[in-house]
Amino acid sequence: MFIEIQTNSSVPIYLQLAQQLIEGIARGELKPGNSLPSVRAFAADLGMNMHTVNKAYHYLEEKEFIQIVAKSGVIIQPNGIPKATAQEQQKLAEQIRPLIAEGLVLKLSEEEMVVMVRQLVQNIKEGTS
Amino acid sequence: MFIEIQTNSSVPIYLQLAQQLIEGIARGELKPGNSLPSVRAFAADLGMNMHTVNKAYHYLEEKEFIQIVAKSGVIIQPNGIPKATAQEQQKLAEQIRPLIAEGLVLKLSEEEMVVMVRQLVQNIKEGTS
DNA sequence: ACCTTTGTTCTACTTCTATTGTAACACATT
DNA sequence: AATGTGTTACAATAGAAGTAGAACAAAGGT
Repeated sequence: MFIEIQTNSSVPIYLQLAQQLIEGIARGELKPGNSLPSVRAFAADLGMNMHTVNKAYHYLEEKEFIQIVAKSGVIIQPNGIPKATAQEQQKLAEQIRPLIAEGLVLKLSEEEMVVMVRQLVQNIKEGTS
Repeated sequence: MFIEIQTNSSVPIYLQLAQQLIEGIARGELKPGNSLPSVRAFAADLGMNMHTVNKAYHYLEEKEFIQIVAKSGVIIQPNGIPKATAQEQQKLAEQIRPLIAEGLVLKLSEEEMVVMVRQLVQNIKEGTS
């Protein structure tokens, strides 16, 4: 699992880390039950503070993508991550909505945006940018 | 153009305003050349500060969706908003990407997400939630 | 039993964001 | 000339975000 952090990005470090871990899960590189590095080891590895990694972990725990076992370690949801509930899907849609609206203003057609989504799915699964 | 602001939302007021104006443009309710209220009038109307409206306007100006004519007023891009450049489309894709990745982790299929996007397009065009 | 490693917690500091407010300015429009 | 416009400046408050160091309690390995 290669992590690349852009220190000059407007996206906070902990979020970049969390998002890349999410992509790792989506890609199947991180499977249910797999353990993640300790906050200290990961932080040292990535050259960042322990709290930053910790924040990323808790972000993922809130989404129930991982389990943080106190004084033990962090693992990807061992029983597999359940399919999105209607509520989760709704929340996702709400987040995507303003971006779709912006696409419409920029005269992108529905089809073009569908293609964009399909392309993104492929890129994520392949781990390409 | 009805604006609804959720004061308890985590989305800042100025952004909510900007996003709703964007939807207004996407919906065709706000056409090229149409003028928008003055920062003072709009602020009074919406019960917010002048600077907050001003911030929303500048957010939209940065995206070149509107023109702010100093000492005169604010209008929707009079010559029409040009189609997204490759760069703009790329930027949009980058913003959508983490959300798609999250959808994948939540076991949403490519098709389900495509349906979600199509639904969003319709909702935006109809002005429904 | 001892030691290392683990996530947790507390405290702390700095920076940035968001929002509101007042006031004055320069220029269009009427 | 008066009004209305966005701009700018200065100010203040509240809160969140980001990063950081140190100590703590318990799990795990030896």
